[in-house]
Amino acid sequence: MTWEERTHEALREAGYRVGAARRAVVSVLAQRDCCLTVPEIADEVRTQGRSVGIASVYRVVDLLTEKRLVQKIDLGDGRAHYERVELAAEHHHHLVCNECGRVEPFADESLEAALQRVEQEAGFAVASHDVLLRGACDDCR
Amino acid sequence: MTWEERTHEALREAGYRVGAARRAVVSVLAQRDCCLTVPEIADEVRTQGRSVGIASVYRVVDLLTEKRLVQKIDLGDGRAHYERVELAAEHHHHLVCNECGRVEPFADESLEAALQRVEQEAGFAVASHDVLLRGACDDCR
DNA sequence: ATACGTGCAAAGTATTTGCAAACGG
DNA sequence: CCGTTTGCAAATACTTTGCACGTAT
Repeated sequence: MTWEERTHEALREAGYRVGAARRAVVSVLAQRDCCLTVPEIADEVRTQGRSVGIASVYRVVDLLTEKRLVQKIDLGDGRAHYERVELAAEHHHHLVCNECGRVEPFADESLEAALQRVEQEAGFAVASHDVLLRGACDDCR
Repeated sequence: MTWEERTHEALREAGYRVGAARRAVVSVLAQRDCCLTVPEIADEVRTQGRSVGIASVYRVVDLLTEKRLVQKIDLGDGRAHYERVELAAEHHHHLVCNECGRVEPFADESLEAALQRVEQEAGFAVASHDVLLRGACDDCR
């Protein structure tokens, strides 16, 4: 089952209808797995010949984030980015190039282990974590 | 030497003048070491009886960030936060409460070690990193 | 004196909200 | 049908920019 199918199903099961905006946004997120901003998603929908109100895109990504079908990612540029969550996918973080803005995902077991340790010792009940590495990518270095 | 003194000196040495806006913003950042947003800094300046244009505050924090006298911090709420950088201070990260927004700093050696390892293996020339833990604080849990 | 610094106002961008019309099941 | 979803427009918030005036050195 694809992420798109799983998403439609999850929404229906939760009692949500799958209207034009939800279908269009889910379709775009299914095709592009990199970090997409809301304006980017709306543009992409329109590029595909469909139309959508920007407010609806905000509402859809909020809903999908709440249902843990997509993940909200903050790259420190003042815009929220979203990417779909694959069931089997490994947990990952991001490298951002300060020069060209290029974004690359990475995953590291020992980092996750260290984070888990910190989270247990923290006074907070930690629910999630984000790690962002910034620097210069191959091309810009 | 206090951070405020060091900052004035660093600016002068770099050929910058210390005018009203820079003095006021530096003074506020010197007093409050938590994460301050630009609007918060401007309000605080005004609370102290001085006045400052919001645009100047943006320009000052940008300059201070560039000179590494303050650190820009992204807490994922769509606003940039700034805090002063103490020479002797340990490198730290933040815990954010999803309920009340409370922010607490934390530091962990083994986490830093794990990060350092990842940064060396990364394809990027990593210059800095950010870690954000989210969850529920004592009060909200 | 004069180049740099500052404040104001306007513009730009991301995001949220109210509401009436459209529509999915 | 009928409550949910959607699009539009307006509102909000943060940030940036242009420009004329003020000021630190």
